[in-house]
Amino acid sequence: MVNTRQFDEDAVLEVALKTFWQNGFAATSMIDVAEATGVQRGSLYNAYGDKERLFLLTYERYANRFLDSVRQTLSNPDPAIALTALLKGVIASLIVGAPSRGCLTTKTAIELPLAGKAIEARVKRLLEDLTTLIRDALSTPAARRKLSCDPDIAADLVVTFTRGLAVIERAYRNPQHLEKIAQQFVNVLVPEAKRRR
Amino acid sequence: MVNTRQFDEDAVLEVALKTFWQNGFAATSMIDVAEATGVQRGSLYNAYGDKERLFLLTYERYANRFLDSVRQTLSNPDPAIALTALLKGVIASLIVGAPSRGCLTTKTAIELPLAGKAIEARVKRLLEDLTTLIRDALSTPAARRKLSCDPDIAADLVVTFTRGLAVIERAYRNPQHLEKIAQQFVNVLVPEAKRRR
DNA sequence: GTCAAATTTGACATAACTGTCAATAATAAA
DNA sequence: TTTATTATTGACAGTTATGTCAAATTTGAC
Repeated sequence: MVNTRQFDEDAVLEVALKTFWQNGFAATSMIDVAEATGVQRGSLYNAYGDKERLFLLTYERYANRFLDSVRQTLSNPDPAIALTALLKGVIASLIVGAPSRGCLTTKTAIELPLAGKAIEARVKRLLEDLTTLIRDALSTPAARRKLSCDPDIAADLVVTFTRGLAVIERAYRNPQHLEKIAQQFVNVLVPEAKRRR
Repeated sequence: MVNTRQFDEDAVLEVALKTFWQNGFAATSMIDVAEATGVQRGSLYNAYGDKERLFLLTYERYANRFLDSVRQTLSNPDPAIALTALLKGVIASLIVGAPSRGCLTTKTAIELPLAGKAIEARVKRLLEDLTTLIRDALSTPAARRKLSCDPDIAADLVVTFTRGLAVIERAYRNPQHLEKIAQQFVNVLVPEAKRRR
């Protein structure tokens, strides 16, 4: 390489992620990203081709980070504890920033199919990975005994519920409300009667 | 009134609703609405002022229709039957049109707060009305006996879950998957053990 | 039929956005 | 230090959008 990039690529992708996360893919312009990062629009096009490719690059960071966080929260063998930690983590992710940014995956999913095939495939993959993580975590014999349904089913329900939380967050902007319904959801999935088995 | 509107206002609002429903508030232009309805853009501005007011007018139709449908599905005193019917109705609403349009409320909620205060308030009201309808339907003694949680809690969970369904619909576009997880959700809320009480 | 008031129409002003490109600047490697 | 290659910069073309407005048209009421 003869001349090197004059901006800190890591820092720029980080700021670009926050920008997309805040306003969503469609509502974020390259001008927004350029202003937020301090990098000229032309440089962004030179480095990343177009808005979609830049988005996919920033989403990659977001997705990996999110799944890592989920993996950690699911480490406890008790499904009630694991699911509570998972949902707390998801809610924490929904309400970061001031004003809070909500869920980038959900924002992007809702923009489908307008956002295009590549983005659609990427979002789908994240949801599938999330489902797999949860299903695996709930598939131990100890977890099965405490759940009110099969782990496969529970995983689908939890994923769907997290998407619901993301929507409710946008409408009400009330972290306590989110925490409350999340806890109640765990109580239904892991009923009191089965907790001590 | 000296000169009357030359277009069928009811038909225009109906088509405008479908247009907003398909692409969401932000991604729908007045040009889109004008082309879909066959009414000139200038006439739309003359009649409705601006895009936001036109949207709110069409959303009103959508919301009333949606809540009427929910009311009907919840009429059965058995909570498992009522909730199954409710979720089937919601899913039916998500997948109407070709290609399916998803959920206008969820699309709009996800666009908040960019869509503005008036739209935010309207969406919130629909969610509150929906919650109230479900809570009331589940608050009978017969229903309470069969539910795995309090009616208030169940209502919040169901509303959140329907929002999740709307997101999952966008990502997977698989009505059967939606039906499956919806039924499983009902099974968790109304456990087999309590069905025959 | 006339008229007053509303609607329709098409043009206009303004703004924002995406992507491209030629000219300029920068730099790793020889 | 030179050079080949890449990055940066700012202008440009093309597109799309919102909202406004004056002129033309329409029509219910008298």
